[in-house]
Parts: sequence; C-alpha cells; structure tokens
Amino acid sequence: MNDTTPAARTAAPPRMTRQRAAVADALGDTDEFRSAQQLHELLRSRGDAVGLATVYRTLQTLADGGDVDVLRSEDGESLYRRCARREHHHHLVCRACGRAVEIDGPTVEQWSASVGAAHGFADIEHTVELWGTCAACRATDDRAN
Amino acid sequence: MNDTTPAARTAAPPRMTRQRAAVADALGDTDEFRSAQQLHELLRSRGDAVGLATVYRTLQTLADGGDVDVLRSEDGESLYRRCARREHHHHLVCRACGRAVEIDGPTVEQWSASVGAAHGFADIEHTVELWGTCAACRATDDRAN
DNA sequence: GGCTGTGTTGACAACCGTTCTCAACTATCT
DNA sequence: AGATAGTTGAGAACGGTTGTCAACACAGCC
Repeated sequence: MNDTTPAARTAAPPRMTRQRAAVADALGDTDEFRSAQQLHELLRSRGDAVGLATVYRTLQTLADGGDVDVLRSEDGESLYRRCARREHHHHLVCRACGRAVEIDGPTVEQWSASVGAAHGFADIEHTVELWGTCAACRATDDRAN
Repeated sequence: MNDTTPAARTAAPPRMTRQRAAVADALGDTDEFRSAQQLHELLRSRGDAVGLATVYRTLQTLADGGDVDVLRSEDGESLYRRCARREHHHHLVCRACGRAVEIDGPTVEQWSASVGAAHGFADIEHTVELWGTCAACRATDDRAN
C-alpha cells in the first residue's frame, strides 16, 4: 500500500514548460484584466504562440492556486489578472480597457456574514466588484467624438 | 412629416400574447431566481409551452423594463426573478435552489461612488451579490448523506 | 363578424466562450 | 540516452444565448 512518490496524496508534480512560462509572463506585464482569448492573441502576436486550450488550462490552474484573480465581465466572459496581494480583495475595473485597482470593502466581509446568518444561509460568499470608465479611456473616447 | 401613429417616437406598441403572459406568470409564482431554460421547461411541463427563443426574448424585455431582476450564477448562467421592489437592491441567493432574499447594502452605494471618484473612474456601477446555502437546502443535503 | 397589417412566434441555425479528446510531444528522473 | 508520465494543441463537442425568417395572431378597422 505504499506509494512510489514521496508526496503520496498529491498525484501531480507540476512541470515547467515554455507555454506556462509564457502565460504567466503575459499576465505579469499588466495591471489589466484580460480574457483568455486576449492573452492567446497577445502571445501569438509576440511570437511565442500557445494553444488556446493550453491558455485556458493554465489560467485555470493559476486561478486554482490563487496566483491570479478571476472575475466575470458584464457580458459573462472570464477575465484574469495577477494581483499584487493574494489576500481577499475587490476590484474597481475599467469597462473599456480592463485596467483595475485593488480595493477593500471595509465592512463588506462582516456585513455579508451577518446578513447571511440572519436569513439562515450558510457558506456565504460574496461578489463585490466595481465597474467604471477610467480617466485614460474617457480621454480616448472624447477624442473620438 | 406627421406620423400615422399617435405615439410617434416609440415605434413599438407592445402586444399581449399568451406566451408573454405565461412567462410573466411563471415568474410571479416564485421567490427563486430561475434560468431561462428552467422557465422554458417549467412552462412546457405545465402544458402551455413557449418557444425557448421567446422565453429569452420576453425575459430580456422584462429585464429592460425593470420588471425582473437579472443576475449571473456562479457559472455564468443568467437568472431571472420578479422582485418585490423596483428600486435598486441586492440579493442573498441560495446556490442550490435559487431562493433569494432582497437586501440593502447600506453603505455600498456611497462607498462605491467615492472609491470610483478617488481613482478617476466615471460611470460607476457595482455588483454586490451574496451567495449561500439556504436552510431548506441544507436540510435536504443532510438527509442525502 | 371578417380584413388587414404589423408585432410576435418558434424551429433551427449560428455564435461564442469554454471544455473535452487523444495522439504527439517533452520535462524530468535514472 | 531511455523510460515514464505530465503536457500540449488541433479540432470536435458543449451549453447558453442570439439571429433568421416564414408562418402566425393580436388589435384596430370595416
């Protein structure tokens, strides 16, 4: 009943590949939330192409490990970004370019827990995201008009 | 330059049909958020079937008119429900059954506006939803174990 | 009541983001 | 170098949603 691997339970020793490095690198560059498809395209245009499926897989892995934050755009697309801090936080995101600022919802955590309890709900999670148009994008917009 | 219709600008006089009534009725029944597909199935099983496309269209119309609230489930599906109040509010939603309670985020409105302004963002909107498991669903769950 | 004309419907195709499949590939260990 | 097992990628499949368009049915009119 003894395992051949020392780590026993965890079946998968992760492996460093060009593709994973490329995706991680692309995320490291920016403070903007990016979709899987955008990243796929970005990598392709950079010259080190990575299969779309691999981009999705890698992002999912990174997200599971807490290395990147995921959120859903207003039309349901998943957006990814590497945030400065790993602790729970929220975002103020630009609808147009994806640029984001990490913010705290000071009272949100406690509030959500107590509201949940008050109504007999358990395992409370909360979604708190702010959307807006950043100054840079507004400038671009004005110029276009 | 005069129109044949009295209302001029608004090109579309809405028309009451069996289908629209059925969808509205199905929404009136419950305090649970339901997906378009669930409603479609519900109507079919009730005997007064409505085409899936029509369900989607009707829900969209109702949502645009502020007659139903829409939110995205954790896996991206759109969920609809007729809420008691039309004013802006948030929800505490059961992950399992969709049952929802309308809640206020007392300080959220002001907070989001000021955070947005502080970072030079305009047209701020916020997404604030609470997810949990309601008492009834926990009971069902326990019984299953 | 019947006519008529325009908003509405529904079966089906198309779309789009995402996940699955599986044979070829390659990082890693020996 | 060779063996092993995790990884990749092209393309198919999937699931929710929207578009298409000919048949249909409300609503006003005769």
